[in-house]
This record gives sequence, C-alpha cells and structure tokens, in this order.
Amino acid sequence: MASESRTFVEEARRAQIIGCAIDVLADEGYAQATMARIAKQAKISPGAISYHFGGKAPLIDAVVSDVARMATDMMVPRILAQPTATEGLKAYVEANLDFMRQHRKPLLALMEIITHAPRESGGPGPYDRQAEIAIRDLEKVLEWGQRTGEFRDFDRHTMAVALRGVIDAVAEHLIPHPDWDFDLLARELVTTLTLATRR
Amino acid sequence: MASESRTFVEEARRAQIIGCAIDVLADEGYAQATMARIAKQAKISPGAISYHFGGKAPLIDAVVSDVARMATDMMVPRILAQPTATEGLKAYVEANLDFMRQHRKPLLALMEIITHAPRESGGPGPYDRQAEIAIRDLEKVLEWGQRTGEFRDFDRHTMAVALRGVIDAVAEHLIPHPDWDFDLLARELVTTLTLATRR
Amino acid sequence: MASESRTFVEEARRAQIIGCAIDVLADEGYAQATMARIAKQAKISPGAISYHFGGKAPLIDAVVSDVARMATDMMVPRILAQPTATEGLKAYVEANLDFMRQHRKPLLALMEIITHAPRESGGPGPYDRQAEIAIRDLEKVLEWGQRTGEFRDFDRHTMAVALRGVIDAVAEHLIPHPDWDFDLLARELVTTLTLATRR
Amino acid sequence: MASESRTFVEEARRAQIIGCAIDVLADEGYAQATMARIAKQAKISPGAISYHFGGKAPLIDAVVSDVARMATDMMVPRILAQPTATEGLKAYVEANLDFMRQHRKPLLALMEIITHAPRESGGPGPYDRQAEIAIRDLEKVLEWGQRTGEFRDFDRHTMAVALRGVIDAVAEHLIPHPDWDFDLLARELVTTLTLATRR
DNA sequence: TATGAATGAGCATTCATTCAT
DNA sequence: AATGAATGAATGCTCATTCAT
Repeated sequence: MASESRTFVEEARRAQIIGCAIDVLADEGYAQATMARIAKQAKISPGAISYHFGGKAPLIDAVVSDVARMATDMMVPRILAQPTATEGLKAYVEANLDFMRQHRKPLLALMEIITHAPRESGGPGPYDRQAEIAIRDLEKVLEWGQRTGEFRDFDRHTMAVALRGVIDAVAEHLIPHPDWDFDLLARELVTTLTLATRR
Repeated sequence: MASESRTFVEEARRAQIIGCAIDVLADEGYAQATMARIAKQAKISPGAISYHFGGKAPLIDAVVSDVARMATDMMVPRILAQPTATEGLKAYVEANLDFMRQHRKPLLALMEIITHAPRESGGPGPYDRQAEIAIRDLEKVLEWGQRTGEFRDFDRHTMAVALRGVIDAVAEHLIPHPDWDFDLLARELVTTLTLATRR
Repeated sequence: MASESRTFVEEARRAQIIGCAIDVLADEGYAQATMARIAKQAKISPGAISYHFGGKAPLIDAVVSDVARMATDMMVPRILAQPTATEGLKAYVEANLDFMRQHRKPLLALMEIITHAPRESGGPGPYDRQAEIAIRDLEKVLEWGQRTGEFRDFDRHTMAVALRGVIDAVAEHLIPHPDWDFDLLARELVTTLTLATRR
Repeated sequence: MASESRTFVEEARRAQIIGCAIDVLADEGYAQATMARIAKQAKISPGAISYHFGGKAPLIDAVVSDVARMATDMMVPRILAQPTATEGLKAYVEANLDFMRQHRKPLLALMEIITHAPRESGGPGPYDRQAEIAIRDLEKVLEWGQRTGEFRDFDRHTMAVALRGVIDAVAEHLIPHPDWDFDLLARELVTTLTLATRR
C-alpha cells in the first residue's frame, strides 16, 4: 500500500486535512470547498495541501476513498454475518441507515462530491465507478437470496439500481430534514423491501 | 402570461438558446455549461444570452421551467386518466420512463442543474423546492390508493421519497447506460412496486 | 446654427431625448444613465439615440449645451440689468440660486456630467472649458466693480474661482438636502459676499 | 489595530499598491483606475490586489482612509495650536493649501474617488459622510470664533459649506493649473475670509 | 426614421497551482 | 515540511455601438 511508504506524521497530516475537507464539504457545500477554505479549516496554508496530496483532485479522491472505506468496514461484515439473505438484505438497509446516522458529515461530504464533481465532456462522472461497485455488491446479496430461494425471480440489476436509489434518496432527503424519524424509516423500508423481494 | 409580451422571433430565439443550453448541460455537464460554451453552441455571442435572459441564473431557471412543464404536460394527464390508484401508480412509473426515453437530453439537463447547482452554505439547493413538489404530488397518488383500500397502510412520505429515489436512480443510471432495456425496466419496476404497495 | 439644418420633428425628437437623459441623470445618477436606460425613459430604442446624436458622447454634449444655454438665458440678462456692479454680483448669486430652485433636475444632470464624466489620461476633464467660461464671465462682473471703485482690489481670478466654488458647493449640498432654506441661504451668501468684496 | 495583525512585508505591499492606486487615480482619473491598470502600475497581477485587499471596493476604501488620515494628521494639530479662532481659521485655509501643495497626488486621488464613485439611485454617494464630517469640523471652528466674539453672527452651516466649497474649488482648479501661485492664493483667501467673517 | 438583436471589448472576481523562502 | 504571496486563466456581466430590416 501507498501508506506504507509514508511516515506516521505524514499520515496524520493527511488524515487531518481529509477531516477538514469533509467538514467544509458537509457544512458549506462543494462550491465553497476551495483549497483556501479547506486550508483555513485545517489552519495550514493552501500550499501544504498541494504538498501532501499533489492537488485538489487527489485530495477529493482521498476523501472518497476514506469515506468509502469507512462505509465498507462498517457495513460489509455486518451483512455477511447474517444467516439468511433476507436478513442480509435487512442488515444492508439498516447498516446504511446507521451509517447515515453515525457518520452524517462524511456521508454528506461524499454525496457532495459524487453529485457535484464535474464530469468530462460526454463521459461518465469521475466517481461513477464507485456507484457501479456498490450496485455490483448489492447484486451479490440479491443473488444469494435468489439462489437460496428466499427471493423471487426479479431482475437483479434493476432491483439493485432501485434499492441503491432508495438509499441515496433517503440520504439526500436527510440533508434538509435531519430530524426525520430513523426508526420509522428503517421499519418502513425493510417491510417494503421484504414485500418487494420475497418469493 | 409573460410570453404574450414577447414577439414570435424573440420567443424562438429564447427557445433556441434553451435548447442549446440543454444540449451542453446534457452532453458536457453543468461545470462545462458556461455562458461562452452555450453561446458557442447557439452560434451567438455570450452577450446575446444575457440580452435575452438577463443572465445565467435566469437562463437556468428557464431551462428548469421548460423541462418541468414538458414533464408535467406529458405525465399528469396520463396519470389522472387512470380509473384506479394502482393503475395510476403504474402510469406514474411508465410515464416517467417514457419521458426518459423520449426526452432524454432535457431530463439529463434538468438533473445536471438540480444536482450541480451550488447551494448556499447550510441552506437548501435552489431547486430543492422542485423536488419537494414532486414528492408531494406522488404522496397524493399514494393517498388515493390508501383511501380506496387498494394500497396497504405504509407511511406515504417514506414511500414517496423511496419511489422518487428509484426513478431518479434509474434516470441517473441511464446516463452511462443509454442502451438499458426500457421494457424490462418498466415491467420489473411495476411488478416490484405493485408487490410493495398492494394491500 | 446646426439646428437650422434640422427639421422641426427632428429637433423635437432631440429635445425629448435630452429631457429624458436629464431625468435619468438627475434621478439615478451618471452610472445608471446608460443608453439603454435613457432609451427606455424616452420609450424608444437605443439605436434611435445613436441615430439622432451619433453616440453617447454627443448626447451628453447636447445635454450640457442645453442646460448651459438655459442657465445663460435666465441669468445673464438679469445680471446685466443691474445699475451697479454690487447689485450685479448680488443678482449673480440670486440668479444662480433661483436657477437651482427652478431648474433643479437639469442642474443636477449637469453636475452629474461635470463631476462624473471620465477625463482623458493626464488631461483636463471634457467639460472643464465650461467651467473656465463661467469663471471668465464672473471675472468680468468683478472687473466691473473694481473699475467703478465699488469693489476692493482683490485678485479677480482667485475671487471668481472661490465664488464659483461656493455656488457649486451649495448646489451639490442641495442634492442630499433639498429642503435647505433658500431664502436664508441667499441672504447669508449675499451678505458674506458683500463684506468680502466691498471697498 | 488591524495593522498589528499584518506582517511588515504585507503592510509594505499594501502601501505600495495604495500608492500605485493613487498614482493612477490622480494621473488618469477614476474611470481609468481599473484593477488591471493599477496592477500594471504596481507591476503585479490583478489577482494580487484582490489577494491583499479582497476586492476593488476595499482598495478604494483603503485609499480614502489613507489620504484622510494623512490630511487629518497634518491639519488638525496645526489648527488647534492657534490661540484665536481668527488665526485658527487662517490656519485652516493655509493647512488645506499646504496639503494641496505637498500631497497633490493623494489629494487628487481622493477627489477623484469622492466625485466619481457611483452613488446608488436616489441615495447619497458612498463617501458623502466624509464630506459631512468635514463640514461639521469646520462648523466647530466657526462656533469657536462666534463664542469668543471674534466672528460676526453668520449662519455657521452656510458659511461652512461655502468655505469648503471654496477650498474644494481651489483644489479642483489646481488640476489643470498646477502652476497657480499658492502664495497669492493663500493671501487672497485669508484676506477675503477675514473680511467675510470678522465682527 | 426607427427598431432591437447582436456584438465585442472591458470589467471585477475567483481559484487551483506554483515557487522562492 | 510548510508558508503564503503571486499568478493567470476562466467566468459572468455590462454597455456603447452596429446593422439588417
């Protein structure tokens, strides 16, 4: 790993800067998240960020990787620990909601990046691969349930895209409505999802 | 109406510029949709856009209004024409998918604007109201079905947010996958939705 | 005169445009007095102004000439009608104050132009000549009084510049304080001036 | 003080930029005093000015403050040092003339700003308060003389406006006539003023 | 004679990046 | 390892002027 070649203090500095970038992204939005603003938050100079990351794009990449790793670390073991696909899918939804609840800022930052990062002309967005991977992972859970006969015979890709859409929509809706009832939300979504997927 | 006070040629020019803005937004993304780029697309000078719209923000507003009106005109009558809420909800999904198919570019442009338009610090995005209205409208359809007893007793708001999320996710997924099978998509979504909402 | 070569309607159009330019200049200031704004005031197109005057600079020139002519027509005969220089100087001040009172808008417009019109690099302002002429005229009145022995032996140029300065300052001060007592003003200035100039 | 929080080099850069702004304002006028022109004068980039001042308006503010402070520092102690109001008023005029002589460019720059800064529609100019303060200060000197019985019973406000007008007119007149005889000027103005104000 | 659409130069401003220290 | 001053390109916008109709 690249981190092996970095000193401890170097790694700490990077983590601090990433944290400040997340704060600014979540609190003030992608447009305000300039190098100068992030540097001010970290109480360092703009040049220091370029020094540690090599530019803005690599910093944003690092934020995405960081948050994605946090999410993966938190959610994947929890889902895989379930005995059945039905419970695994339930755990998938609940783990996502818990992540929103417990890591609201990093998630907001990630969403700011994914939705606002400019894409190249005619091409896909720079973080579309991230979304593709999430879809692919979800499809595996769905395949698990179909293999065991717990789930009916829906098209896995369509269902995966739809479910990711639901979760992302909930996350997005939570930005202007942070007081939304998480428990009601979890119950409703799990019920709905069960009805939609069970044989 | 405001359009009454504009001449025919003026209206045509505006429509042309809106069309070019849609093209650039859909093809190259919000970040590339500068006045200069849109003007180049329309083969006019940047100043001419300001002349007709008064600035970039009013132009973007005009694009949003234009596409929103197109969508409303196409979808609302179709949904209201259904005899039952079940069929109304089915029509809702199908109408949305048809709009994606028939007006791919305008829809992409609209989504670019909604997701990329910078929001004020801590505040909502400028077009979040548009999304709120869409949720509200969908809730009415859901209420219809619950009143007639066609739908089970789910939380309407959660379901509306979820369903809008599914549709937006499908639209977003269609950007890098324009060859996705619409018919399969429609069948799967309607089936899933029926299972998820029926009593 | 140039006006001899213009038709009656042409002259009327010019007068109308000059009047509208005066309105905009006086009411909204030099910075807001764009061709488009003046054209809107006159309910014609911007092109029409260029057609009649040949550009913005000639229009501004015309405004200056127009107001200067109004002022001259009103004030010069009144001053020359006085039997003594002392009364002539008194009439000079009173005529200026009366002009401010009776033609507030044209005067404001003129002052906007004189103070705000851009000057060429290193050179004098475009309407400095106008001011020089006013000084020169005033010097003649002062010379009259010195010749007759009514006035003491001050430096005419200094006194003329000073007196013009007083009058211009009063006019300028009247912009934010339109309710200033004209009669008090006239009495005080005449008294002061008498004391300052008499033998 | 704000300057305490700036480094020495930072303060020096600001002073240099203010100096260049003064040069451009005085030599070429307000209209030519663009960020680009001032930057060129300072042999830096336009962005560097924004970096140090935050924009054009704060730069102009800084110029005004700087010159106003220079003027105050030079003139106020000199006036207050006089034993009588008569001599105080004489010192007022002479100090103003000396300031014109010794700080011609900064004064010209200040006048360019005061007269040319665009005012809001119907409202006062942004630096009108500066002028009001000058009037108020002058009124205090006049009141001093009336209280001691040195001055006659004129209206102080009228006299203050008039005297400021004289001084400003002299300054303005010096722009196209830099060779005007300062000593003659001072003698004439002081004599005139003495006659105009003495009991 | 007049329109009004369109131009194009000029404006202040923002910001990622660079570099001497 | 870090600073922070400075750059330079890009953006939206304004406005006098032009010109086909």
